[in-house]
Amino acid sequence: MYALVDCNNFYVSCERLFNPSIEGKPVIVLSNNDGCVVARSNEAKALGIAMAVPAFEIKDLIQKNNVRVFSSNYTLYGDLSNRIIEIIREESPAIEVYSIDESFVQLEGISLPNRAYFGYRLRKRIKQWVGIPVTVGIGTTKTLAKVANHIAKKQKEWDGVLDFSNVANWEEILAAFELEDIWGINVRTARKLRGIGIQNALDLRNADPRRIHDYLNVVIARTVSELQGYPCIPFEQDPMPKKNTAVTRSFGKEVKTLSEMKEAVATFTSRAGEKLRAAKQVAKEVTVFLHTNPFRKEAPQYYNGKRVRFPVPTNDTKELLSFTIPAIESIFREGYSYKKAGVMLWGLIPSDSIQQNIFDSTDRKKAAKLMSAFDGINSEYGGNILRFGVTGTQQVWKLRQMMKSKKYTTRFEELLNIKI
DNA sequence: TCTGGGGTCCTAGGACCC
DNA sequence: TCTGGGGTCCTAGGACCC
Repeated sequence: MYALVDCNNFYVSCERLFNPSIEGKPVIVLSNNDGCVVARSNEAKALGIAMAVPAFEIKDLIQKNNVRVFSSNYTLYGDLSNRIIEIIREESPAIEVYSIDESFVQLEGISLPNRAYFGYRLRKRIKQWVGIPVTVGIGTTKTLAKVANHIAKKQKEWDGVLDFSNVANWEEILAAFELEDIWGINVRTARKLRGIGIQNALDLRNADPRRIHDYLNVVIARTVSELQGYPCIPFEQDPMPKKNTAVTRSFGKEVKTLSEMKEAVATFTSRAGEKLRAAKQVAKEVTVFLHTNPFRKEAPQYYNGKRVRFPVPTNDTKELLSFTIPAIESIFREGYSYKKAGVMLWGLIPSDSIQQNIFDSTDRKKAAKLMSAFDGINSEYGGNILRFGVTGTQQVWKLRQMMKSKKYTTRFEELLNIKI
């Protein structure tokens, strides 16, 4: 048995926590660069604001309905997420953290009447201790727990907890469940399924997995089995180490010069190195890419990337930069307005299992000590007090974040002020 | 004027091996 | 006139997730 604990409109709920005046009002949170809608309050959903629409397309709607708009504040959301995970971990036999706002719980040893109680208790505790509302869906597979969660979110009568293994009219419920709302099924796949006569979740549950495998693929075939109650998707208590990692950004202001582009790529490289070192990993290869704005059809377009293999896997920022800077120089072309660039690292392995290269003459022990001091100082003094010179001082290309709330929980200077 | 960021898994096809 | 069989590994691209 699995439970899926999912925060309700997570980013919006985080914003409301320190700003109760927006309770009951339409609220949206935008993606990086204030581009698209990534979270909506129920009131905003009711206005017809869709997920992932560009903010500029709904400007009138926002103004007319006085929708409160926020830039994303990942420092705040990440911190609140950690607090919630801590509570779930304390209360549960086993937890798999699935995303910033979702965790699966394995309900080993919790019998039927106690499963819903487990859900209500967890929900109450998270609301009381952190202040974020969550919904709990329970089922015999992760996919069914997802289904249950989805229903409990939409139908208020469940009071935020639904044990799908304990409902009599499950066939009726699945028949009313849209294909697109099933975990792992997108509009494209849903269209294909309708093409072979499968209209809803009940039809899919009743399909033959082998036939689905032949018509579509093994991923959807597994979904069918999961809907039938046969677990196919493993529960992963210990997160698998990452295989790739990336740092990419759209620019707040389009970049036209090589010197600005180098600043940006150096900044992304530096951040990528920090991520590797924090995970105690090294990378075998790097890709650097840049491109113009594909939405500006009339402007000249250019997309390019360069992939380089390191002589020895590394997580040393100085060494990473010695590859990413020449790479960006080699693909940069004058005469274009660049919208986005990034650094992607491939072939991540544990930093203590590096295959040495007999032609390598670098003093890696010394370099590692330097990076460790670098990270230590930055973590103690906050932000990026120590930086590499190539990352620049102006950074005019930086993200647009016009409506960002404060780091209420992680910076003393940004604590909430209360007037009495 | 304005359109995010960071991942995973699967499959097909090419290159190469004995 | 005639040229095998059975593998693995790698990569790019597609599809999907939050």
